[in-house]
Amino acid sequence: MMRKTKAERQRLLKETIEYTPFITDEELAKIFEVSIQTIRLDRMELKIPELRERIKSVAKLQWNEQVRSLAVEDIVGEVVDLELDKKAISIMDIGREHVFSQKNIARGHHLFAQANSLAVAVINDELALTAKSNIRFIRQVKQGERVVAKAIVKKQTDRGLTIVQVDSFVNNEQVFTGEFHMYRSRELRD
Amino acid sequence: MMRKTKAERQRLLKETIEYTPFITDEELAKIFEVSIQTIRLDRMELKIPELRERIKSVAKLQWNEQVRSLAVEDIVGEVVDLELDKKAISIMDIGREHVFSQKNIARGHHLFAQANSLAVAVINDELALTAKSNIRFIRQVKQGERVVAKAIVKKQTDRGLTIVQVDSFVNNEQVFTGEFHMYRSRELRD
DNA sequence: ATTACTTTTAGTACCAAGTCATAAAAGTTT
DNA sequence: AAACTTTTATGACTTGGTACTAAAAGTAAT
Repeated sequence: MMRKTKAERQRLLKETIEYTPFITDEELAKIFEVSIQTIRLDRMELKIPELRERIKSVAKLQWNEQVRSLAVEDIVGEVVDLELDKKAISIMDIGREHVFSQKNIARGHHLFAQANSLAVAVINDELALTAKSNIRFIRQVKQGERVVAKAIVKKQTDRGLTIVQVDSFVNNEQVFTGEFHMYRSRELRD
Repeated sequence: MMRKTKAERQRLLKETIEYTPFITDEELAKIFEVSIQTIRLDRMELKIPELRERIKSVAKLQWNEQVRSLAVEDIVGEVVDLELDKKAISIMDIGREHVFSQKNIARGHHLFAQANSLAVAVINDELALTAKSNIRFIRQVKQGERVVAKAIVKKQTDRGLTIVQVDSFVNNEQVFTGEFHMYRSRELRD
C-alpha cells in the first residue's frame, strides 16, 4: 500500500483516534507506516492531545454522568404552589443532566417525571399511584429553559380513580400535556 | 489531628479512591500525612490499581457500552437485547432510590423512564423523540423486583411517527404497558 | 531491656507514553 | 542546484507509576 500524502494521513489519523481513542502513537506509527515523530507532529498540528489526556477526558465525562444520575434521582422539579386536591405548580430548570448528551433536547422522561410527581403531590393522601396516563410532548425543550408544570385535580372516575390534568409550559408556550389517572387509598370528599 | 491506625487509614483510602478515582498517590500521601510508599503499600494490600489503570477502566466502561449513537447515560435500565427498528429488551432492578420513601412501591416515572428510553434506543436513528404516549401501570412494583421491559417497533403512522409498544413484566406478570409515538429524523424503510 | 515483629520511610533502577528542542536527512518544487 | 516542505533521529526531561532492597521507627512479648 502506497504511503499517503500528509493531508490524507492527517485526515485518517483524526478519524482513527476519534474512533479508537485508546491507541498509542507507536501503534499509530505502525498503522500509517511512518515514524513516531511524524505522528506526534501530526497530533500537534491537529491539536489532538496525548493518549492519557484522551483517556482522562473520556473517563471524566462518564464520571460526571454517573454522579449526576444518582443525585438527580429524587428531585423532579420544585413545588412552588400547592393546594391539596385542587391544584399545584412546580418548576424545573433543564440542565445538562436532563438532555441527550449529543443534542440539547430534554429527554421525555424528565418532563414526565415532573408532571407525574406533581400529580402525586397534589393528591391529599398518604399514597397516590399512577394507574394510567395519556400524555403528549408538544414541543422540544432545550437546555437552559425553565419548565413550569401546572396540575389541576379534575373529577373522580366511576372506578374511584382521581383524574389530574398536568400542563407544562416554557414562557407561556405549552410543551407538554398529560392526564393522569391516580389511585388513592382514601376517597376524595368535597 | 492524630495519625490514624493502618486499618482505619486503609478503610478511608479505599473510600476516597472510590469517590475520587482521579487522585494521585502523592495527593493521597498529603491527605493522610504518610509517605508515598505507605500509600503504595496500602494500594497493594487492598489491590487497588494505579491511577492510570483506574482512569482507563472508567473510560472503557463508557466506550464499550455505547449503543450506536445513543450513549449509555441516556438509557434507564440495562439493555440486554437490541435489534434496531425491530425489538429490544431492558432490565431494571428496583432499588431504594426508585421507591416512595415510606411504602416500598416504585414511583411510576421510573417505569416510564425505562420504557421511554428503551423506545428511544430501539429506533435506528441519531435522534428519536417521544411525541405522544399512552401508558398504563397495571400493578405496583416493589423494591427488589426486577422489571423486564420489552419493546416492539410496530408501524408508522400517516404523520411519519413510528409506534413502539413497550410492555414491562416482573416474573412474567405484566406491570406496565405503553404505546409510544416517536419522531425520528430519517424515514423507516422496510 | 532486649528481642521479635509490624509498620513506615527511603532510595535506586526501571517503564510507558509522552513533551520539547535541535538537527539532519529525504523528498519536492522552482 | 537552491529553496522549501516533510519526515526521521536523537537526547534531555516529565509524570506517575512498579519492583526491589534496606533501613528506621513503633509496638508487643519474653
